[in-house]
Amino acid sequence: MGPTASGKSDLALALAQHLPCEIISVDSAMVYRSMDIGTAKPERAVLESVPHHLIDIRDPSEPYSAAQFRADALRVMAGITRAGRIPLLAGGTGLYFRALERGLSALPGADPELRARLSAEGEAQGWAALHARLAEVDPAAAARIHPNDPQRIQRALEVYELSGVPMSTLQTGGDGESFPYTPLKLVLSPPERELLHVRIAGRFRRMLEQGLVDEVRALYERGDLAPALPSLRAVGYRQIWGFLAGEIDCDEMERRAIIATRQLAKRQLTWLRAELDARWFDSEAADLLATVLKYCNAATT
RNA sequence: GGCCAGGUAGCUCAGUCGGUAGAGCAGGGGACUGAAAAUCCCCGUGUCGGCGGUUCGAUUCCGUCCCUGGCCA
Repeated sequence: MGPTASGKSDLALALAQHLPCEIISVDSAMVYRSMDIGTAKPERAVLESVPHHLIDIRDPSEPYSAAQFRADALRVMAGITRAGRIPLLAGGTGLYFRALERGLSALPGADPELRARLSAEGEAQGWAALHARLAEVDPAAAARIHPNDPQRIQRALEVYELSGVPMSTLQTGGDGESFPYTPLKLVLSPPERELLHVRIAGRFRRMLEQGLVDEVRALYERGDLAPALPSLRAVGYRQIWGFLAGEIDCDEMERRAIIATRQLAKRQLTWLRAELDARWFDSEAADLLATVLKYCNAATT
């Protein structure tokens, strides 16, 4: 686990070359095909040299979800384990890690038509009105969800309308399904935030040099994709979409993309600090791989 | 050199009819159950350009100097 631009993918690859591991991506953006440069997806040769899973499993037009991730990850982990190998989960999506380990309540899935209707209502009436409606059918959920949080208000109303039961009574803390593994949690991060910021800016500029704008342009020109899709809300893609749409100039796009990446990294670190049983490693350490290998060996014997 | 407009938080600016000032952005902390690279919540003391003057009291009024931009020469 680690914030964006901390070097997770490289470390995971190195570990997989020294241990009998297969890599499972825990990344909500790498699941999308043809989104390669901006998601810092490993090169094709790398993907073929060491088994990688849950990368390139969706078209950008198809939303993915934490629940889908959990099901996919458990299935893949079972296969790897059956083959006598070790699943190495590598990524920075905190919700996915949590959903995998703790499970999710048995809630109805997303309903695109219902969401569209609720979004329209929220826009027309104001989200405060929908929050008030939620307070009538599910006071507990309304108390937990801030009136300014449209996404969660929408989700809570969606669950209620689909199931007829308040979301808060369905959220029992997990799905009861066990997580039949003992995870060894490693966090990779630079020691100083400032250093992470420098790496983020440098990496985004490199992505631009590698043709990220053209990658997004290809998506833009498909004609069937909308900027509200989860795939296109990803950091970098969203700002470049705005640039291609003529809303901002190139400098502003670059500025905003780097800012958005820093903010993403900050949120990721908040998730990571909550992982109390994780061991942190300095991403800048010269003997990083040896240190991590030593820790893994000691922890598993 | 002259005239004009500015110099207030890291940035862009508002404001104080004289009682030492506040927004947005950035940044920091937090939340997080089928969108999560998402969506939200909380956090604002800074010689109010420098130095003088008037005043009980000046960031605010006056003088002067410095800096930036524009126009004129």
